[in-house]
Amino acid sequence: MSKAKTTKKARAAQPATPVGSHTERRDEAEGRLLAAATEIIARHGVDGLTLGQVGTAAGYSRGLPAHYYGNKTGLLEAVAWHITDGFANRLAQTENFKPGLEMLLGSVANYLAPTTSKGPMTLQTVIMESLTEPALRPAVSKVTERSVRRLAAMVRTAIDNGEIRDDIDPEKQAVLILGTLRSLTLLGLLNPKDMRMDAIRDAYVAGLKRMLRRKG
Amino acid sequence: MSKAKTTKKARAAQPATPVGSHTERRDEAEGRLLAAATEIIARHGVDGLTLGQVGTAAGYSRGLPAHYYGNKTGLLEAVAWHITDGFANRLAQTENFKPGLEMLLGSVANYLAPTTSKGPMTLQTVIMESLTEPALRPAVSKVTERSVRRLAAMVRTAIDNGEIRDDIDPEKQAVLILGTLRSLTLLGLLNPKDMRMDAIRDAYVAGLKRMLRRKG
Amino acid sequence: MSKAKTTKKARAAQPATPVGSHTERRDEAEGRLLAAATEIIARHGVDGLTLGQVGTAAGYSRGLPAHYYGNKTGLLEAVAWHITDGFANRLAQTENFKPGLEMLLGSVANYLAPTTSKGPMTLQTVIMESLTEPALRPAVSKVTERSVRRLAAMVRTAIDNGEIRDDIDPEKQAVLILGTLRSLTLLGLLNPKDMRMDAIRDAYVAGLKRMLRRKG
Amino acid sequence: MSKAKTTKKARAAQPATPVGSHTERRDEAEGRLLAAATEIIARHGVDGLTLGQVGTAAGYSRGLPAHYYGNKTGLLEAVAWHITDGFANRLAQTENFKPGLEMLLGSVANYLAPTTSKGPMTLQTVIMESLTEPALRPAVSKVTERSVRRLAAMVRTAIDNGEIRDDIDPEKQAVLILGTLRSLTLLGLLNPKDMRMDAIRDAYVAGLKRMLRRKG
DNA sequence: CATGAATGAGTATTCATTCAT
DNA sequence: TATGAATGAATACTCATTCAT
Repeated sequence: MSKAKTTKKARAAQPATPVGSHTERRDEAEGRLLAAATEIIARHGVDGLTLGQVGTAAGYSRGLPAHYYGNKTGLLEAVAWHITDGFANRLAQTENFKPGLEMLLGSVANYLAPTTSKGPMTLQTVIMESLTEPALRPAVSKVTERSVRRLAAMVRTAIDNGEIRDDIDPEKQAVLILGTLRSLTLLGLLNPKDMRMDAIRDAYVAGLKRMLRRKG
Repeated sequence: MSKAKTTKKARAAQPATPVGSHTERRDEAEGRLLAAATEIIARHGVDGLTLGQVGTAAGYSRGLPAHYYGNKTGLLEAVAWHITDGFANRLAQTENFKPGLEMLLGSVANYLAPTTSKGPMTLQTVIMESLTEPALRPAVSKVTERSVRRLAAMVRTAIDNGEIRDDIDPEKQAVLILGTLRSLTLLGLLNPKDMRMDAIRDAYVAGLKRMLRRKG
Repeated sequence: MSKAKTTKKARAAQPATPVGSHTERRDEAEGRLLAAATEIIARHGVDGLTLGQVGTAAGYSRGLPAHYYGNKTGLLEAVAWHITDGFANRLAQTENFKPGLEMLLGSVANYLAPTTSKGPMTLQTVIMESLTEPALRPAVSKVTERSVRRLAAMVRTAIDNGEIRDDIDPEKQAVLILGTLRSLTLLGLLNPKDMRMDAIRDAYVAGLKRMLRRKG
Repeated sequence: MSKAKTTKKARAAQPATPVGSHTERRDEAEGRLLAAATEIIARHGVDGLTLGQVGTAAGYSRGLPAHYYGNKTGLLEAVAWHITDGFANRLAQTENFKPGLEMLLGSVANYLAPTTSKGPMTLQTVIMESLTEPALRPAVSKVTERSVRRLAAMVRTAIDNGEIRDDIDPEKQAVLILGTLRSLTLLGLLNPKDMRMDAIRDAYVAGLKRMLRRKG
């Protein structure tokens, strides 16, 4: 697929005037490349991604991505790690929240808030690709684990704070929350008009709160 | 991707001894073809699917899929509709449950029960593909809508039965449930060992019950 | 290597107007393709051979060789077999000789006679390539074995005829003869002017005769 | 070919701690580079050799070979001359033999003795490559001429000694002998198990002796 | 002297697609 | 109706080569 589609013209970015030491240039180039790849994957999917396209879109030559990452899988791995690492993980934007339940609910709301970042979409796509490309598994697993761990910690704090029921398993709950967040993101991408995602988001937060609530 | 992977041997099925009228043969062939395609997509993804492979795996010639469906997108559309129509939607296996909350929770448990069917996997894959292939949208949307409608009906019945809170919006709740079900399926496919999906499933059902519970 | 050399223009043969049944067309095409490949290998070596070039030179599309033989190694194997099988093995052109010593010496002289056939050169080249490409080994081994067997039979007949010494091991002698024939062919290709190959050929035949001669 | 083969890891040698004057370091580096190239050609063929690999295997940077030799052909030329010059030609290991027939037969036996040196293999490969790469011709010709000259001298001495027939042409005979030696080496590399090369070697030496023998 | 960043040309390979049988 | 021959476009990947540090 995606082969016979449109002629990809991959509008080149600024031609990246070479400056700085070898290391600087390398870092600069990697950053641009990964950003371009993230963008393209979000728009055209993994199979709609072309190594040449990535290089061109980043303002470099067609051959550079292969030169750096060896092959397409290598690039995808790098993208996955990049999203995990450098990319401002939305669950991490929690500076303004009080640790515990507030931070948990705030993070969830944040995650579901509309955004222009291509990260979530790309992540979804790479996750799906990992089903068929075993080499991507480690990177993908790590992203998931990290997110689960982060959410679980919030749940645990909320329990410790006495804000939510204490018969909840933080890890399992974190998995459920992450799963829901991801699938809602996907639904939002699929069906932008018919479903009002904001209403659904509110319903989710409300339900979550209710479910976590202490008995009394 | 998925191109340079394994030597595709597409073990041919029984060579399809021609019997019956033209129409019968055609139907028989279409059925085989679509089943083969479903299987292959589940294993290798949409891009790992080749027309020739589908024909061979179904016990026919390399050229038959193109002959029937014109092109690859045509085949994929057919697959999507096939899944929508014939695929034993697990949410539909509700014969044994009492309408209302019991049926809702039973359906959820059913959906999450381990299965060997390739349907869920293929469905996930086709859904993702529809992000980049507009032609698949209608079929994909229909599956989602149908599932949401079915779940919403159960929620509504449960409300009418007085089994759950009445301040719940059946539609939104249905979307949330479906999303969670799908994402848990995906997690199960991704991470078969580390997470005990059965425990998570139980946690989900328990939490769902709690969230829906009437106040008093 | 051979990459940066000359722009390969692979002058296309007659564009192969499609006629005949599927089988006929296929056979015709295979024949043309293998002939073209043989020619090209002789001239540019295995690495100077391009799949596209072969297709074009044979009067077909660039993609046909890969379509038939899967990959370059597959094509080379086919070439090796083709040379062995169909290609008029020069050792076999023995119709006019009396079985035994005469046929042996005649075959040797034949083999060393100047020729326009690209077979010997191509064979040498493919043999060398097999050192690095294990997949070619079986085909290459078979060619050698067949030639050795044929020569050994002649030696044996000559012994039975009482024309040559009977303490000669036919197999080993055949290996030696074949080796010398091949290396003289190679030398002839390498050094066309300085060494008078015809004189060397005569010297070889004379020496061989002397070595085989019965004591008395 | 040989491109898609194994992941080239080119195990780097000791990182070459810089010592000595510029000239010394240059010589040291050249020696390492050529040795590495010889090794690689023997194993992967000329086309399986990459400049980067040579540099790395020699313990230097990827770019050094190009820095020294300008381009790949330049490196190959240097390798060819290196083999010609420094490579311990097995025909030259004659210290222990009496000049004449004994030395001739001894040299032949030496040449055919099993060895672990990569020299012969590389030599064969470079000879073949010279068929398509004219720049390699001079170096290749020189090896051949030198070997022929050396063998011819031995033959001549044997004639002068009255050890062998005097109607033998030393030059032509030398060409025949060298050709046989080379082709037997090649056969040995190709077919290490099935043919007992030692027996064939003995048969060759015996036959050679018989052929050279004076009439009486 | 030596490294390594970056380019870009070249080729194998895969397949959807068309068309004759 | 069904097969399979043949095309040709598209892309991953490799590396020699150039050039700045």
